[in-house]
Amino acid sequence: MAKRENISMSVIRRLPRYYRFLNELSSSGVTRISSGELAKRMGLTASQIRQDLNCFGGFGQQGYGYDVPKLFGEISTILGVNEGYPAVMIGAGNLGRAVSIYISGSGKPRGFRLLAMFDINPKLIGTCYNGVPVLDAGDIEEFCKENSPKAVFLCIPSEGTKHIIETLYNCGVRYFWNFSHYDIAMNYPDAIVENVHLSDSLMTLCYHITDNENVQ
Amino acid sequence: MAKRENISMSVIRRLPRYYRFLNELSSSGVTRISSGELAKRMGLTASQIRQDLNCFGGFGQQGYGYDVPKLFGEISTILGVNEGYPAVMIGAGNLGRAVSIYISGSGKPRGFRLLAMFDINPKLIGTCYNGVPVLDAGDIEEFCKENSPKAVFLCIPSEGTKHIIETLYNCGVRYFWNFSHYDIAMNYPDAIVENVHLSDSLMTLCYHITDNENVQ
DNA sequence: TAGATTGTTAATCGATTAACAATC
DNA sequence: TAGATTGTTAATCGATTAACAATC
Repeated sequence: MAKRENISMSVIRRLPRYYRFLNELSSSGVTRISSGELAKRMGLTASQIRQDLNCFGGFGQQGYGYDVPKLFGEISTILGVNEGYPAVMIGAGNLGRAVSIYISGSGKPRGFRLLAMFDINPKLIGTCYNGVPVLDAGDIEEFCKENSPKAVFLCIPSEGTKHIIETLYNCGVRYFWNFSHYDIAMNYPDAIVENVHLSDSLMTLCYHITDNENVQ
Repeated sequence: MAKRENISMSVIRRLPRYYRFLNELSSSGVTRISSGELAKRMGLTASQIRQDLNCFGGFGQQGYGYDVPKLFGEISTILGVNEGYPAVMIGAGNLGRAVSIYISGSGKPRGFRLLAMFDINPKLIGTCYNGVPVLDAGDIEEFCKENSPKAVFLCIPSEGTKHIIETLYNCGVRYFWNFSHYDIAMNYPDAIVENVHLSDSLMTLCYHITDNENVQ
């Protein structure tokens, strides 16, 4: 792990995609690939791939290309996909349960180990999903102080978010995966927030339809 | 609706966010705002806001600013948020049900009208979520030929996706909201695809943790 | 060695920001 | 009118692509 200085978000956001493609290549027995061939498969330019990878180190070999399993390992390490960072989920509704499958239930490592889910619904409290217990939302603070989760996944409506984030932040949590519209980053500048705005994504699709309908 | 030519994706992706902020401002009775004030609230520059809006027309007034309800209306129209495009959901599991709430159950218009959900699970077939019936996945083709959905929301694991997309494409569907990793755009160049890669998003968060842990 | 392909520097392209004349 | 703020052009910044020397 060589250089690494001011890696741009554009590069960082491509890493999981490299990870996926290299995982597949590696699994299907490909041992070696050139930037040109990988570019063709991923729909990128060879230049971009070499630039991206060189942010983290010289993983290739001139005249040969890249060793697929080795490169896959490097990117796994860069991402920290096998670290199993302790995390908790806030909200055990449909979204929370769906998302929990992405972490615990898919069989693939995603970097996190889900310790518990929290909800206010008495019908859910005490149940289990993918081996993860659903606990009472009132016990979040106590739980966090005991278990020090590194990250929190917020799968609740925006309304309830403000207060819960305050609690979590005060317990030392600094990493948030946020499905709500509450703007964490604006209120907690030192928090690192990855937002998933499903409605924004859907409205982008809507724009394209509207745009095309009016053109022709 | 004036100009509009080659609007960049960067601008398009900011539209839903403008929509959200203007909706809130409008709801809370703000009738007028300057690009500077809006910029401050949204964490953008005034320049960018004026540039963005001017892609679609001159919605402001020199010396005054922007009329909030009017601008909100303009952006609603640009996005087509009230069009209610007919759509179907493939997959009625946790993810499909969670996402269906974003469309039908939230009370806010998202541009689409969900006609039906499809699943292969006999326990789900025949049930209803938010007033949307869950139908047998085997009937997708027939349903599409009769109801001509404009868009399809794919909330199923990657494995099953390939065949279903082929069917949908042959029924004339060209707009896809895709939660799977199957690369629709690569295989159907004239399809318009909005991808949501939840695992990529999560792994980006993971990267930040790994990065910070190693720095200090 | 000759061929291939990287790592890296330079050129291009696009997006953001700054500046300012137009004008309400 | 004077002040404010837009619409738009020009300058800057960053990201992508192209080129090529280094080297396996």
